[in-house]
Amino acid sequence: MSDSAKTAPQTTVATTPNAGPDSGIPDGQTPRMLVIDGHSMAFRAFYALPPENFATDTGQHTNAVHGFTSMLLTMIRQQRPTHVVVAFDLDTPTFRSLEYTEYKGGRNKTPEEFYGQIDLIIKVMEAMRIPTISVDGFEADDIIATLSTQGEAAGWDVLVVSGDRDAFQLITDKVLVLYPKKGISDIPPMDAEAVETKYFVPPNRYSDLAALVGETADNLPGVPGVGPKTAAKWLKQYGSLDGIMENIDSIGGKVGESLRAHVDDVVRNRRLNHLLRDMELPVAINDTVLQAPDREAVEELFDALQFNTLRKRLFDLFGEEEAADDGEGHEVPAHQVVSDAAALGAWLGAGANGELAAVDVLSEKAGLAHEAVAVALVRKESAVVVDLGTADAELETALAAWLSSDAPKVVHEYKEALKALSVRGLDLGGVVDDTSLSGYLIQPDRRSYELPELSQVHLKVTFEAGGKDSGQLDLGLEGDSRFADAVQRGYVALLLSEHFAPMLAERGADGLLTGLELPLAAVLAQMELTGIDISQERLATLLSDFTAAMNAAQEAAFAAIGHEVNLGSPKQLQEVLFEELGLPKTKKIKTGYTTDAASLKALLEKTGHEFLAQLMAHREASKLKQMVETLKKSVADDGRIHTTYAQNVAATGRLSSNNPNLQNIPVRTEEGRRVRDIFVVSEGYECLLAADYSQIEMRIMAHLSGDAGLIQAYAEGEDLHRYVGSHVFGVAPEDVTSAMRSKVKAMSYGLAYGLTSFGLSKQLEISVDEARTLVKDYFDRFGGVRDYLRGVVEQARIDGYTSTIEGRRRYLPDLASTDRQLRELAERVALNSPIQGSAADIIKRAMLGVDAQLKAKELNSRMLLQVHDELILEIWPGELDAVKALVIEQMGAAAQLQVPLEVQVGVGASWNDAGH
DNA sequence: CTGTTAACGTA
DNA sequence: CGTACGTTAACAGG
Repeated sequence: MSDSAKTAPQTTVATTPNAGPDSGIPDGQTPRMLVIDGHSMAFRAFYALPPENFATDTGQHTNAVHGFTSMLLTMIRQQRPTHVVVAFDLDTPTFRSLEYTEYKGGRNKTPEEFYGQIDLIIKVMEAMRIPTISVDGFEADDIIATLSTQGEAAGWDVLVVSGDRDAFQLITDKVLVLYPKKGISDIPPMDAEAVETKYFVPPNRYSDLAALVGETADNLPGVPGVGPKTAAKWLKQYGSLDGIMENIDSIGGKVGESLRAHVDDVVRNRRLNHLLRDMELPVAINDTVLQAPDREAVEELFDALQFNTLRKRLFDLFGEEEAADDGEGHEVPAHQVVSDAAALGAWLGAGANGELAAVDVLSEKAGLAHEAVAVALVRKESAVVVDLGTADAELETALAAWLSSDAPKVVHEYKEALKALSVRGLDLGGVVDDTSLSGYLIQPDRRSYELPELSQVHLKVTFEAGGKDSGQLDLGLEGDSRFADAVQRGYVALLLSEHFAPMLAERGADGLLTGLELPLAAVLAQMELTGIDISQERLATLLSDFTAAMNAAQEAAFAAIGHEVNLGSPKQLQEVLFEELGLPKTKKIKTGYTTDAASLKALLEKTGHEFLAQLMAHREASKLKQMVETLKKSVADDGRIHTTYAQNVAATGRLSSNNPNLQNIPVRTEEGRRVRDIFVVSEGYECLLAADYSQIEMRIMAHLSGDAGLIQAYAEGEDLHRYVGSHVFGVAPEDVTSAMRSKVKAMSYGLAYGLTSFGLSKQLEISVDEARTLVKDYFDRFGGVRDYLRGVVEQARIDGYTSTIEGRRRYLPDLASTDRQLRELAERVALNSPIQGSAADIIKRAMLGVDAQLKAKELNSRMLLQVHDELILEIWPGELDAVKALVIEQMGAAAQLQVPLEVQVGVGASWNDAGH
């Protein structure tokens, strides 16, 4: 990572009158001026980089700015100009467009993502102290021509950067054109020779040639039938366009006639493509001397644009080290590998009382889990490493005591550290920050919270990841560098933690961190280590059953069409269904027509084709078989499955589960539920207990909206959907039909996801008008819900974020997007996030309560799984009643809402049996 | 070998 | 044109 060392100052000798002390022009060198066509290069950059990959949190696209800046830095590095200037067109009419209204007409509309990027480029130029010029009524090309003429007259070298071929007329011995071929990296210089090779005329005749041939980019038609070769032949014969005009009647052949017929166009073209070389410019060439950038302005602007690699490149180019975070030096402390308890004690004693230390745990794969092999303890100024492989008992005891103590610690990925230490019998206490969690709370929709990334984004400091668990072969030699990496990670975590503390406080998220997420990490670590028992026999049976069903369906499907086909390939299926069998087309997707389950079902109902029935049976069986196979592969040596929960993946605050995902085990169909039968109670335990919240999202909706009707329904313990149905349809509760109930149910849940009338009509297979009426009737009766939903989006637009009941935020910059699709998605997200996120808060709180009560009551029962609104526990013999009671109590008390939180509990020998 | 798409499982 | 996830096979590109 970068440190505080500053490089030696560069030699700075001014050779031009206006060159300031910052200019880096070596004495006696010919000045070299880079003249850039701003718009042309911005467009090149825009089309070379995908806009979706370059945007700030506020939704401003920056791909053109990024590409332009990158290209500029590359050219400064390669060409080493002493002077740089950028010319821009204005939106106002020019003398050309006034004379010929079709000038540059027919061009595509400027893409929306391009808006604002020219202004940003100009700001970047200001920060870099590079002058920009634009003149009302004139084009950048004229400015460029004037500048290059002035530069040449002063005896300078000039490099014109433009994607416009008109610039070729400027080429001389002293003036070269850098013409980008494609993208922003391939920009070969064009000299006179290159122009002659390509167009068969010298640069000073290029405009003549272009007038004859025409220029599609400028919407200037040329002489039909005349290309560069013919034009060049004539120019060679008659010397110039004027020469051609004088002899126009003696030019024979069809092209000669064509020329005479279009002579007006040619004259006009020549007048328009002639560049002005004698404009009055607001900037003299001597004012364009390249200076060191305005450091502060660059920092501020690049922060806003989130240009971190460019910032580094820029400062590297100008021979300056990047400013450290806060001006302080960032220096990873040297470390000492302690070999005895006394040395560790000395280091621990040297720390100020209550001083924060980082802990980084090095681990290696041991069986299925990771086991700690070394621990780095890092403070700002010093660090030690304890190698658990060589530590004696006394040292390990001393380390264990400190690790489990209340001494404040910061960790990156606390849960992983806990697990690795736990495997070795060590505990970790006093953790006040996990930077992977605090980073998440600050910005919950990042893709990753890896240390190098957080460092780059928040500290603007780059460091290479050492590969925490990369040391597959521990040859001893690697020890030192792995230790150094651990110390570095600890140091970065320490800096990040300091950086995050005020940000968390400002967001009111510090309580969420220390009161919820950190303690939850410890609970999750234990759940992951415990895992859930698997019945190998049932698993084997299921696998063979599903395999048989899959094969049978496949055979039958082949028989139905008379040949084989890969049923798993949507592409091949499309061919069979829509071409071979000529079935009606389904919904369009990118690659043709969908073959998803809903469409197949509709097709089957319409046509009754046997192939469809078998295909659907095959889909179901193969999906289940594949899932069972995955589960089988993830059974550990202890006969159990240990999922991993991700605490910082779902932007709403939910957990996610992977390796394997135990949050998507089937439950809706009879066959699918058989998969739940393989998850069984462990030997020595009495049963599994499944406890889930009843309609938690609707209850949260009732609470947040304060809608009197909904609250009353829940208070009276009514069937919510029946109650709502009776009011929406104006019938007595007992007269609500099941069709009415399911309509209302779909709508109630849909509202929490930002459902539109269109979507509702689709789902209920009714017309949009009917759906709209349904929504209206719903809102007429439950106005609180409508007001709440409306208010959520409005408030989020004002604040820039939504909040859950525990104050967990989600930032939604796209609410301000001009892209309707993006904006409306953000609106739906704004509707859903407080509800889904609050439900996540509640069950997390409940998990802490259940865990605490199990410990307080010294029970042996344990929590195994969480599935968003459901907890699975394993019950120790004799503890069922006690655990059932405490689970209901803790889950019910996890939040104080305006409606009761109802919990349903089931027990059984398998997960399926415990379900209800 | 990598990334993307379609499909589908859960809440 | 209803949110949040993870996993898989097939496929396309390098």
